[in-house]
Amino acid sequence: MLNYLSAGHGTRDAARFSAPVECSSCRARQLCLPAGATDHRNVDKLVGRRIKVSRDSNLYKAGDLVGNRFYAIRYGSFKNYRADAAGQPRITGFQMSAEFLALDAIGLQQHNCTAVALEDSEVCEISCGSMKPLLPFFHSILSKEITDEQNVALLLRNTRAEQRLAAFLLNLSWRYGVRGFSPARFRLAMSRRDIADFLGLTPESVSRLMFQFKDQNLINVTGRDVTLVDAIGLKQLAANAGGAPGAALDATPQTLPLPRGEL
Amino acid sequence: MLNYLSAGHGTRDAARFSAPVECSSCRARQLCLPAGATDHRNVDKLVGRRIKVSRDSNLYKAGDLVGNRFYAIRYGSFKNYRADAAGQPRITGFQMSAEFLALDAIGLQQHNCTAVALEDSEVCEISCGSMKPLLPFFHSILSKEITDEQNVALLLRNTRAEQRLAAFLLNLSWRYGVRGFSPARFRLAMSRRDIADFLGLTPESVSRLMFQFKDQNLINVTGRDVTLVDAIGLKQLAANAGGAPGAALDATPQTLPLPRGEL
DNA sequence: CGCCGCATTGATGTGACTCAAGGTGCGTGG
DNA sequence: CCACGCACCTTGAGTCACATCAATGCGGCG
Repeated sequence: MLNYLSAGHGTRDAARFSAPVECSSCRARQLCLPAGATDHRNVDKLVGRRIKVSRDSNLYKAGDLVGNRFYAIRYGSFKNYRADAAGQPRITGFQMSAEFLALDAIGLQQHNCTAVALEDSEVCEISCGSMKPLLPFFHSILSKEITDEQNVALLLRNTRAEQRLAAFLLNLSWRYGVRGFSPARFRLAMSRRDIADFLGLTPESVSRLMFQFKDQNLINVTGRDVTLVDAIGLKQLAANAGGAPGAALDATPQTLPLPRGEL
Repeated sequence: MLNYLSAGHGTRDAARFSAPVECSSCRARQLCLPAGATDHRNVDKLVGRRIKVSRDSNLYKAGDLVGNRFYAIRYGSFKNYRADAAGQPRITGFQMSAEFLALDAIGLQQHNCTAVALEDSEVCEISCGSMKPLLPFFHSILSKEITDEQNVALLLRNTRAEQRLAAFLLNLSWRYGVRGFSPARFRLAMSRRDIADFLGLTPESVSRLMFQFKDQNLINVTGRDVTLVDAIGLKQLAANAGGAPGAALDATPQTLPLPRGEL
């Protein structure tokens, strides 16, 4: 059980609860929910219970009842998948600490996607009701989530596989950096297959591209360990809409600050 | 001015205000904001002013100040575009009556995308503050918007151009149907180019596919007038992940009720 | 040791983009 | 009223990126 790389086949449902911790003492404090909130009285009332989710386990499955709750990740990381038009599960995104799960299910009776831990993780359960004192903040994270999803969709319209992978790596780098980890060296929590599925490519293409980037001295890779050697070069690659279709339009050139938030 | 087909080059900023109308007497009432709300006192307090937006005009542009407001479309339709990684504007979606604009900008200082009317339209301005009495509903539409964007991303991962266009047509059909228009016959509000841009294809491909569908007796097309002849066939096409990559994964087969909400 | 899943690598096919040219409908101006 | 111009749309031939198929290497686990 628990292969070196893995997550995928035979997920389990395990979920253990852990002792309550106050938000104010949480490592993810600066990035997570009430990032700007100075009123700590409200902050610590937000969180219901904490839930440990071991690697390859589901936090929730498509079809599970929602119950007006969502989750903030304390540590660890998740992949999120749901059925595509053909009924096949496809990865819709990866989430890491201080990011949220199930924001897309708030108005719903039951979840329409499944969240699987990529490593041993822990999440905080938050009831929407408890967000009342922080409504503007709550709304902004919902809104931001919409933007993030739009960014994913934009990425996928960038036909070229190169750009997708480059943007993906840059996005991860950015997110690690913000969390205090090295933005230049990190370990991928997900398999090539997961990456490929998320980017709408094949694992073979991802593999080849990784080595292409390596040959171009943009990155270093061995297995899941990635080092960004030339982030600027990567950015140029991600931006070069090379063979991408569309492109023209009205043209009100705006610059996107590049990867922001979850992918 | 105002060519037969158009929207695209030389958009304007015109915006006229019109006399207040009560939500309770609005044509879009059943689909729009407080769909289920029985308490009409709250309903009519939601809307600030109404804004007429003529064809090819912007409701807002990327960079405009937000001001804690969003919009519900009373009649007409819009396209929404923003800069991709290369700084080129790309269409992120189309919106029609009883759908919302600027939900992605709620926490922000300024808009990061531009909304252009595809035909003469009118929108209702809604301040987030006024949503207090309808918070659960408000949250559900935000949440639903996230889901819709995920659906777009899913669609775009379905590599095959056939499926993208089929799904797009079905989605439009569904949305027209829900609004009391014929789901089988409708007129596209957007150009081939807009469709192509949105779907990550080229106008040529869209054109060819339209005729391919016609040859297969799935639809009828002349210009922008579309008739769905064999919706079931189209659905099968949209679902047949034929040459799409990925596909496998853990497999917890779930069926997606197909097109729901905005694309 | 042998199995299995993941990752890599190569050979081949094809879908969709590219480039280029021609058709069509509407608006404009003579 | 007709001719022209301009988008938009269509259609065709050639090319290339990525998927597909297939085989091998590698590491962990039973």
